[in-house]
Amino acid sequence: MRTLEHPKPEDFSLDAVLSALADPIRRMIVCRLAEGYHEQACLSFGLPVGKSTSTHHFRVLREAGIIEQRYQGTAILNSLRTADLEARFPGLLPAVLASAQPATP
Amino acid sequence: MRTLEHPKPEDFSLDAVLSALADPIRRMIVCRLAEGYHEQACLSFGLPVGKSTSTHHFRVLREAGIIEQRYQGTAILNSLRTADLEARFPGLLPAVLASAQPATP
DNA sequence: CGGCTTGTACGAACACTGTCGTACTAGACG
DNA sequence: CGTCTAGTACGACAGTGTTCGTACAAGCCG
Repeated sequence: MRTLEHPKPEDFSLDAVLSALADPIRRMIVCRLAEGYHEQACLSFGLPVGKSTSTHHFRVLREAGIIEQRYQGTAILNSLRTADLEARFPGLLPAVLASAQPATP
Repeated sequence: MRTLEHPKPEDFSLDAVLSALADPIRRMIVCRLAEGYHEQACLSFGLPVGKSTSTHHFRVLREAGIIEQRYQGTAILNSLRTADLEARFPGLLPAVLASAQPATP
């Protein structure tokens, strides 16, 4: 079984987290996960980019500590590291999420 | 008297704000302003970069709506647009500020 | 086994960003 | 008026980030 490296909460860098969240496509991923799209394969998000680019964005999020990825067969299940983020940067993720969805009908 | 353009709160973009805050030097500026260094000239921040680079960073912050700049003679007085930011992206700036100062002895 | 799905690796192209130095402008001050 | 200070404009440069296509690997399923 392949494994993926994840940073520990004490190694999170504000720089990496803010840079990661500054990209619209990555915010799209984070918003989907926050809305309950947990445990979905990367490609099932229907992102407006190619496969390689998708891989790239998910890796950036993982290496910043924002998401957790684990293999299930050939697919990868993604979830938000809500608790770890809240412990390290309190209020940051909720604020971004709240601001990122101005059009919630 | 020279004037500087500032975006209106309804024109703030989360993208621009997060990108602006993702840079360490710009976070340094924002933290100083938050600590009460209001009304200080740009160059008096003692940033570890040249004059042109300093100008660049202050402009990025202004164009994202994070700071307000107004001329006083040849100098520029800077201040945080705390209220405007709070209205548009509630909780975002406080969260970043709190996370950006882990070493407050 | 052979094919299908899901994701990765790698290289290339391209744009953007941060940085600097130099030359310049606007205002203050003598 | 001359000089000083604070900042801007511009061009250049290196580094980085996003994107893609193609080729490849790892598991599932028939």
